[in-house]
Amino acid sequence: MADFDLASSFIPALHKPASLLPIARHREALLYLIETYPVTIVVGQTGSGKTTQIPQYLEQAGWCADGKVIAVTQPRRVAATTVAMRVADEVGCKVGAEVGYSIRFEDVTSAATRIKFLTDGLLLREALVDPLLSRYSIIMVDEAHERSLSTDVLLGVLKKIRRKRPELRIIISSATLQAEDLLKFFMADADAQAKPAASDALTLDELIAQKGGRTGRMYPVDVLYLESPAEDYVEKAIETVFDIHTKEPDGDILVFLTGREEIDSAVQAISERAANLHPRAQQLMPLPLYAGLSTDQQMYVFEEAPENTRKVIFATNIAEASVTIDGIIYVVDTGYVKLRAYNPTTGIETLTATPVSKASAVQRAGRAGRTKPGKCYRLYTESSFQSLEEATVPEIQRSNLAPVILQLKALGIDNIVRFDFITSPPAELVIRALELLYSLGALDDYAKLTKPLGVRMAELAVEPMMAKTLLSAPSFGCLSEILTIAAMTSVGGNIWFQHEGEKKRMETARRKFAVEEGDHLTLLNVYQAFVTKGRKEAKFCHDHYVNFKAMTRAVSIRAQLKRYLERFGLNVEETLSSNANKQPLSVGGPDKAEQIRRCLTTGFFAHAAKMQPDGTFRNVAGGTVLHAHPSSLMFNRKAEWVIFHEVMETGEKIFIRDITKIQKGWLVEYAPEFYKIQR
DNA sequence: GAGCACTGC
Repeated sequence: MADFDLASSFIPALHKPASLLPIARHREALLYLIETYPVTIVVGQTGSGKTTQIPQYLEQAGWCADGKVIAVTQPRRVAATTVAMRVADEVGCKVGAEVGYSIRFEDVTSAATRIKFLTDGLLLREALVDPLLSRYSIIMVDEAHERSLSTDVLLGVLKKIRRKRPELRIIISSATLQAEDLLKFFMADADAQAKPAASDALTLDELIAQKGGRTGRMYPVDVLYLESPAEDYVEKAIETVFDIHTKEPDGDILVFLTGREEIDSAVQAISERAANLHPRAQQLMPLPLYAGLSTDQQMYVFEEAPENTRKVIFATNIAEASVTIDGIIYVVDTGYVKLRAYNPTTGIETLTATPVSKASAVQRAGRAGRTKPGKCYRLYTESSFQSLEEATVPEIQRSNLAPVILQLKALGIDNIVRFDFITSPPAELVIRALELLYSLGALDDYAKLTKPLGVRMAELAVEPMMAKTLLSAPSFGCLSEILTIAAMTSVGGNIWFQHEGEKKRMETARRKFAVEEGDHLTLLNVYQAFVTKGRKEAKFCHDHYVNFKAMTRAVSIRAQLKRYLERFGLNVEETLSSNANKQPLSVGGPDKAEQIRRCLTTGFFAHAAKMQPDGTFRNVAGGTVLHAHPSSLMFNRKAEWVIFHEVMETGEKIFIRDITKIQKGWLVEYAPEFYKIQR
């Protein structure tokens, strides 16, 4: 993955003799705690060495006897791979030998592996096969304070496993602000009632405080507030950047904004206004940083600025935890972040700019103190800061829970309401998810996983609606095509490349793949052209304005999904070769196209809409106005009934993406109960 | 004729 290159830029920050790391002084105490207590909570900042050192101490202390393995989970792929490389380097082995990592599509471990870094999502998958995670003597959950969906599910599952495996040791690592919740969660264990609750888990920070130690490796950061609120935080941020530039000593600036639009306009404003700086004065170099940029574009932020130039990086939340840039002395925090939330009543996701939490603001400020003492300019008042939420609402309380519940059911956890979540999801989210899973046929009348449909849906690494579509495909004779469509819709990120100022040509290129029936068949067309005419090469992508990274990922996902299906005993008859010599417009003839559209309806019937004379759509209930996203072929085409992959509300409008024409009658044909209930 | 923060299997 390209993200990988990005990560290599911040490895040097971790390179510090292991003996100098703050954690080294606590080695014996740590080993004692872990030996004595089933759960240990470690509080420490990035750079304390907890992630790299603790697994090595444990391995040396004999926790890998009898071939057992130490697992260390990370919320992100990049972290799992880079930390594994760092530790392998320290141990003096090759990655994949005693120290390895495992992430989706990449298993770099062997029979010799004793310390294994992996994403928390992947460890949950392992639990499907080995419910007690019995090959691990120790499981360390890193960055638990981030409270990602899979971290939360994993913590609940681990608490359950603990009761059946008293010898298992669990280590949770977290930032200070959230450590207490984690402590309470593991202390309030019914199983521990015989022991004094307080001894069931201990935090390291108390211990370190007693010894006068400091877990983090941070320099002090001066925090400054506005005296009165800013009207336009983007404009205020730009002004603040110029203030810093003209009044403060050398050092790069990091500005937190919410999205691409704001960032692009801020970068442009800085370029324009910087022209007024004295030609011999220090110059300003504005740089954007957000996930939608290509790897090459992202790499600029790590390069040293030219002489007599100060870098100012305008970034989304990607710079809060995922990407670390050295040399930042000044942070400008606008106090907002775009957060996703799921409305269980409408089933629509929203993406809106929201005030950050205190924990986020603290984390952002900390980005200024990695190299030397820094300053953080909060573009809000101190009293606004005081009224912020302590922590960001965990994902589990604001997500579509259908995938989570399907996964829990597959892990044998039937009573979702009584499952011990570290933070319980709202009942409405759980009910909505159960209803969807029931309507898809994954759950029966008793909310039990159906066999084989529900069980198989849980195993497929795609969301439930697409999983259902995939498993319906054999009966429509279009499994090969649906496999491709499932892979293409789950790549995440744009299939089409965004060239600066070449929109027209991109549109023309895109139209060459367009299929009358809609976006899904168009995606199928692009994929087929890529693997046949394009021979999976970058040149084809460049010529056709297609994103090579996304296409490569689609190839991997497709292969993985195909392996799952074959494991179920479903035969995937590849139809690709028969199309190889045809023009891209062919997707196997009109009959095949109809079978594909029917098949999609079996999974996406809940995502149906009807076009209005004005070109907008209404949902089936009729109350919600939906707009075709401009990236869809249906943006300016006529249709009657359609199904869509995704719906999201941004700003004033609700957009639907990946849209395909269907016939109204198919809805009732494939989801009779669902449409009975609706009326 | 307008635009999706971030992450994961």
